[in-house]
Amino acid sequence: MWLRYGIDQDKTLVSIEDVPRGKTQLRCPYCNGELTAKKGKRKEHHFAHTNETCREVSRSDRLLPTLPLYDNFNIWLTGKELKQLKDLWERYGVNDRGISVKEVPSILIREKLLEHNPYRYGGEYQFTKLGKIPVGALSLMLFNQVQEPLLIERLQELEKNVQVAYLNDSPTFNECLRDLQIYQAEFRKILSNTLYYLQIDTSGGNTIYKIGVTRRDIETRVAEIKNDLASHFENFSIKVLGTWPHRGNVEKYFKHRYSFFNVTIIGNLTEYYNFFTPEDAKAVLRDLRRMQAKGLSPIEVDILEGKPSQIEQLIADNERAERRSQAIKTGMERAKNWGQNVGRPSVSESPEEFLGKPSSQRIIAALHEGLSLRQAAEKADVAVNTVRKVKALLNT
DNA sequence: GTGATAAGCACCCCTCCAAT
DNA sequence: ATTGGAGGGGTGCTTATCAC
Repeated sequence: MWLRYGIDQDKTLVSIEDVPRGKTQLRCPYCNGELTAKKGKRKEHHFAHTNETCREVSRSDRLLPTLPLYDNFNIWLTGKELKQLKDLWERYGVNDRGISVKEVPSILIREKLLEHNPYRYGGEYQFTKLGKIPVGALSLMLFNQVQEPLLIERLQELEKNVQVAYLNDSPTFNECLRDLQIYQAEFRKILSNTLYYLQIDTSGGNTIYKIGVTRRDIETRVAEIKNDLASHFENFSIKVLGTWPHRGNVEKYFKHRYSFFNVTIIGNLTEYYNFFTPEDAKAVLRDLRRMQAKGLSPIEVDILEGKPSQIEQLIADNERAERRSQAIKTGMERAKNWGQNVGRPSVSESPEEFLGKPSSQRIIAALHEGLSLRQAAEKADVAVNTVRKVKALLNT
């Protein structure tokens, strides 16, 4: 798993997409080591440590925080299990036929990719919504339904980790906090992206389609695409078939689901699709249009605005209080060194003032009755030592 | 003005000791 | 067993200053 974020001097996360390739001024969020941006043509763009990779990033038993079902649709299956699943899909799922118990690997049930349905004809097992995702069979609308709760669930899990690590003063606190912040940044990115789908008609009578995401307005993006395509087509027109704000999460799944129709025009222009029949093209567009407009939940609004989570707010408040406390302490220390009196000034009550107090008067009365110190203290509702003090002053 | 720290002080609670 | 004396530890109020 690649590291996709570094931190700048202001301690804010910076995405690999926002820096040029080569050595950077950014630091590793986990170990503070220097980072080099690796932005080549073959591998996914990522940061590498300029020197030695730190333990937190290189640890193989630990995954960097990633959005569930965002760019890995094999879920957690091994190659063999994935093959079994695809095989079952080909033989049963495609035709919506039930799968008999003999054919069902228990791991696929445990992971909720297949489920039991006693009303089915033939076999009593069928694909779940989740199970259809690895084979790209789930509609875009249902994909959203499956992914959205998982996104929130994972966010809350990471917040919980931070909270536990913070309260226990755990050595993994920094790691947990970075995990959360990276996840928030990724979450924010998909929410702030608008999914768009374009139809491109060329003068040769060909029609191709393009899926993509942008954070800018669609006109700007279309102008840019026009520019890209100008070197490959002489005459063409672009029609925006739809835009779906806050649906950046769908882009990768779309590519996964429709990879069969994917065509590469040239070089890096890879997000284009060519359908063999008009029906195919219509089905894809229908699939997209069945997605309702994305309404943001309060949690998603907070993420989109970059608002810190409750636990981060608490940590920030505590840190601010600590800084202030230190500032006050040093200020008072400095004042003391200047000869300034710090603290309560030593002024003492005169014996007359003390004896004049109502409580002292009550004590004197009790003592005159011949009561013991404890009895007098009890009667005057004061401490034994106060009675003693009064008595001592009376005797001077 | 608010909230924090420093220091003095009164007070409380408790223990120990010795005298009664 | 009761009482007075001495003193340590802890709490909380008071009064001061400091940073923001």
